Amino acid sequence: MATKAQYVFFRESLMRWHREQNDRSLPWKGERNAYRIWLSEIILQQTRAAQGLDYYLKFTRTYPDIRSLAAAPDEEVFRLWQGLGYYNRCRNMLATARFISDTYQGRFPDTYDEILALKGVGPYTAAAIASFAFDLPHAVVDGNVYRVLSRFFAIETPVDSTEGKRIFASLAQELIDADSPAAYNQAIMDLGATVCTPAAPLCMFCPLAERCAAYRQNLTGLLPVKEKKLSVQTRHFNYVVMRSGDSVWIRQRKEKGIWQDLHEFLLIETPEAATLKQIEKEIKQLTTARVALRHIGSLRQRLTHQLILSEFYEAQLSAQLTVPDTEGFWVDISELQRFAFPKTMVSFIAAHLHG
DNA sequence: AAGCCGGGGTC
DNA sequence: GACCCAGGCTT
Repeated sequence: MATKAQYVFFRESLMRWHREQNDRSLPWKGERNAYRIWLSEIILQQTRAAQGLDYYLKFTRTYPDIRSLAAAPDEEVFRLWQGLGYYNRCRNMLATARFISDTYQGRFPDTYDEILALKGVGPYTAAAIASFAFDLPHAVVDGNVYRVLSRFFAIETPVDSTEGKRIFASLAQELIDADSPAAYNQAIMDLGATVCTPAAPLCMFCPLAERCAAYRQNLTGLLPVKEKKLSVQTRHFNYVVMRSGDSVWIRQRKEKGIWQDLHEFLLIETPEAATLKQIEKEIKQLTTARVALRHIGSLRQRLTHQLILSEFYEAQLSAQLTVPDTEGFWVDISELQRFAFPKTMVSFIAAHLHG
């Protein structure tokens, strides 16, 4: 059972360790500007610091304040976000930038409840902004915190259960150093990221090891507990790259689901792997024009929850035919760079479409 | 409460 | 190949 003394040990040892680390190697650490903190937190949701770093630099350079982001065209912002994934974040980020520009006259809200109400901002991000920008005593609970707390206190409640979320949020809030919320939040996440790592944690260098329940009972490999296991769905995409001279036909994915708002070529999804003949048959349903397909490549893309097997076909057309029931359009190949595509599509375009 | 949403690093 | 990442939204 956790005692008050353990809470004090945890808090004070963690803060002492953090003071001695003196780690300020990432540009958003120590940042006080709410806009830049918000931007970094959105970019870093479910994203490693190393992966988000270049995007953070691009966005802060291109949009130095929230009004400049709010004023930017959707397509330009999505193009800047291209390759980072979870594109809902980008859409919500834009909506929030415009909301703050319009409703708060560009001034970032400075209360926890107002921050939490913003689109794309949940409990974690609200606590991060509130503490880092405004010194408000709200404890962050992210993957790092689940790991550190579940191990130190040997909590076996699944972190992805409703009860687990409640327990860890409550515990984190009990532990926070209310005199230095920003430093405390930074400290616990740094510890999780550098010492209390998912696999092979560096317990020999951990300031909490001496009273860590998981370390003492050899349970670090079993904690934290997660109850949901993800299922990976296999999908078969058949892309038809319709070309006419130097132009190519693309469309924006408006339907809910993967890659919403990004662009793509004519897509025919089939329940199983399809042959060239089958795809040609599908094309015949769309147009009376004679379309000859040529297979030009394959792509295997492994995502967290889907395995996407793509086949690419090229169709050379004599005229820019219109595809019924779609909102696609023809664009010069040299202009493709203005539009955001899924990451693997960008590689494919670079390899196969040179005008 | 459960499902969905990208891309990449690590072991 | 499995797991995870400075989570949040939708249904």
